[in-house]
Order: sequence, then C-alpha cells, then structure tokens
Amino acid sequence: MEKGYFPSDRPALTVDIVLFRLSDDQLETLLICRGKPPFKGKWAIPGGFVHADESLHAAAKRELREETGLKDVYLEQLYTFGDPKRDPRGRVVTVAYFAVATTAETAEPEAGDDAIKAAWYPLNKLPDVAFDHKDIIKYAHQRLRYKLEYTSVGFRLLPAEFTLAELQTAYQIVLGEELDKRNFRRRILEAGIIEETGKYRSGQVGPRAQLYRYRDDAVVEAKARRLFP
Amino acid sequence: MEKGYFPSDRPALTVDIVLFRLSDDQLETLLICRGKPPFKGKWAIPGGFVHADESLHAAAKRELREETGLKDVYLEQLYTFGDPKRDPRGRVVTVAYFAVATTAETAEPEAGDDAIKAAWYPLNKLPDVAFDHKDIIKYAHQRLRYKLEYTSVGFRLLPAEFTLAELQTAYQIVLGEELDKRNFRRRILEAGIIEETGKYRSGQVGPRAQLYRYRDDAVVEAKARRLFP
DNA sequence: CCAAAAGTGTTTGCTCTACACCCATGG
DNA sequence: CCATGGGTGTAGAGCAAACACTTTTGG
Repeated sequence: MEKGYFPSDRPALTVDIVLFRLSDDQLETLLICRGKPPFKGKWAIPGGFVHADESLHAAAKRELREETGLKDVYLEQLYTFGDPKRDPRGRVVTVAYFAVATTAETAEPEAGDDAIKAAWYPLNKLPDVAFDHKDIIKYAHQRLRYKLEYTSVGFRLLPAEFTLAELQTAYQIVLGEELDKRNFRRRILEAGIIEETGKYRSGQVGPRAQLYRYRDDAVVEAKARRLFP
Repeated sequence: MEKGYFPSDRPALTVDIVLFRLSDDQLETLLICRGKPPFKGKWAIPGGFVHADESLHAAAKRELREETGLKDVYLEQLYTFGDPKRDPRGRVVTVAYFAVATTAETAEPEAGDDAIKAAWYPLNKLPDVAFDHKDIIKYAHQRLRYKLEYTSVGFRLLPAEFTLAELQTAYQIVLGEELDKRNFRRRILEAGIIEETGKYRSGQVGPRAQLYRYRDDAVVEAKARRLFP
C-alpha cells in the first residue's frame, strides 16, 4: 500500500455514534459500559476503530450493529473531534455520528454482542462518560434539535404509524417547549408530509385518534429565514 | 505511545481547505498545483497531513499558512471524507475545512512557500481537480451559501470598512440572486450588526457613500424557520 | 354519566415584498 | 450640466400566533 508517501506517526481513527430515542417524556441516548481500558467500567457512546477498507459511514453502521443489533437507523455524520489529548492512549481522532431510532426498535436492550452492557440515559441525567463524549453528546443534541426544526428527521423517532398527539409530544420533548395544538396540526397537515392511514387507535378513554404515516416521497426542507432577504 | 491497543492498518489523516474570496463579480477558490504524485501537475485544494501533536483545526490553520501565507482567516470544519478509494496511494481520510478571506488579504498570490504554484479560480470555471476535491468544493460552496443566510460569515468576505452597496453586491454574488436595495438596507441596519464609521468614500462619479464596519460584539444568528412552529 | 383526549376556525398583528424618485457629487 | 449611483418610505399581501369549545369514547 504505502510507498514512502505517508507519515508513519499517523493518528488512529475511530467512529463514535450518539444514538437517540424517545422515552415517554424524555430524550435518551445509548451508553455502553467499557469493558477494556482506558476508562474501563465507565460509560461511553458506542464506537470503534475504522477498518482499512470501509468508508466512515460503513464503519459507523457496523459499530452500531455490533454493539446494539440495530440496522437501518437514521445515521448522519456530525463532526470530527481531534484534540491531541482526547484519548489517554495516544492520538485518536474520532468521526462522530448521530443516529435516531424508534423506541420500538430499541425495546430489547443490548441486542448486540452479548458481552456488551448497554443502557439508555436521559440527556439531562447523564452519568460521567469517558473521553470527550460529553461534548460529543451535547453537540449531537444541539444538532438534533436544530435539524428537527427544518427537516423531517423527527419522524425517525416515531414508529411508522402515529397519532398527531404523539407527533406533537415528540416535538415538544426534543424542542423543550409547548406547542399550540391547532397551529401544529394545521401546519403539519398543510405541509403535506404525512398522510392518513385510515386506521384509528383507541386509548384508555376518550375518542379514537386517527393514525398517520410519514410520506417518504415528500421532500421537505424548510428554508432558513434569511438574515437579509 | 502504543501498547497494543491500536490497529496497525490505520488510515492516514489529512486536512484540506476550501478557501473562498470574492472577485469583482464572482466567488473564487484557491487551488494549488500539485508538485508531487499522485495527480502531479493537477490542481487541488490546499491541505496536508495532520501532525501527531496538533489538533485538526491547528493543522488546517498551519497548512493554510504554509501554502498561502494567510493567518487569521475564518476557518470552520466542513465534513470528513473517508471513501476508501478516494486516494490512489491507499487509505487517506481527510477532514475538510472551509475558509473565507478578503480580496485584499489575498491580493499577492502564493505568499507561502515559494515553490508553491497557486491560482484563484471562479467557482463556475473550475479546472479538473485531483482526488474528490470537486465534491469537497461543491459541498463547501453549498455550506457558504447556507451560512450566509443565517450567520454573519459574509462579512469575512469584505474589508473592515465597506459601503452598503458593496455588502449587497457580496450577498448577491454568493447567493446568486438580485436583492432589493431598500429592503436589504433596512434589514441589515435594523439587525444592528453594522455601524457607521462616520467616514465616506468617493467613487468616480456620484455622491459619496457612507462607510460601515461590522460590529463584532453583535451576536447574530438568525433562527431557522421552523417546519412546525 | 363522567373523565379524558380528539378534533376544529377565526381574528389580529406582524413581517415580507414590491416598487420609484430625488439629490449629491465629480468630471 | 449631466451621468452615475446613494439614499429614502409606503401600501398590500401573506404568514404566524393566540385563543376555547364540542364531541367521542371507555369505564
């Protein structure tokens, strides 16, 4: 492979993934208990070294599958963290990804390699985490909130069929603020990004709620409000 | 440094920088003529290997200084490109940055290492470029346009003192559309991110134009228009 | 029958957009 | 004096925000 082109003291390269899901009233992220030093026994976000012949996206996908059993979740590159001191072992640069899954997909924890101890933590009750993973999680949370406002990534938090109340609750949890029911419903219906399934769901009490599904043919990206239009 | 922790077949890591400036009526990017294989004699964006003990940001800054002589330009991480086949030498992952400079700062080309041949190309008249640098430039351009709409990065394209007409022209060039003069002036003045210098500039003909300066104490970030507020 | 949640319109204020003329200046 | 470009305000349309009651259902 090499022909004297490359420096020999190259950094090691990892991918790390911040995986989000929605609990009843909180946004949660998956943490893995580290089985090896450094930070043995501490919590960390899932991740690992990039193999020689795989793309970064593929590496993130593979690590996620190995450590959680999940496939086909939403996955997007976040930022690359390369502080020389971020890993006590030496120089390790990590390409961070953020991922979004539904609560149903993530119902049975640690579906990945059996030896792996994993747990979901609400974002405002994180334990001490290894490396600079706290920064990474914070950054990912900010990005999720941001993308929720102008893309349709929010639907990845919900199952395929959902009620408008559930959708609104999901938005409220991530954005951290109350939304007006009538305005919310009007906007989202007018945007044309969801459609009726024709089915209904009954709760404990009260009338039945119409079920909707996300229209993945809808290309939706809100334009940013310009500073100077 | 290592203790058997790390894989030995780790990828090499570079930084590459897309540097923008404004010519009279175009957005331009700096290209370097490669003196070594691979792609010897072809154009490429400035960049190089990350040293063992420097952060990614520092590496980008250093490469930019070495290859252009520029310091203190706006520099922001863009995206990390890691396709296994993007470099014919073997596995090279690159952390791309984008940078913005004023035309004045970049007036004397190739102020860096003397051996380096550099040139500015308008974005719509790029030559063939090495590696996947065309993708990187495209991505950076998109990001610049985008950030111009909701941050104050646009001021980095202009000298410290500028007229409103110059500012509007800069916006029009990057956004690729005409803006209404009265609306533009009103908005930007109401936003409070520039202030009068009290000085004036005379052109060849016509009245003198007031000079403004950017208020760097102004924290300006427009909120995105929500999909579902 | 009662508690809980679903569903539904209108008004008001604000923001965005479109648009045209006068005047100062340098040559 | 004239060509060039700087500077200025208003009216109309569309969008966003605030707001409360009726209906359905399961227990």
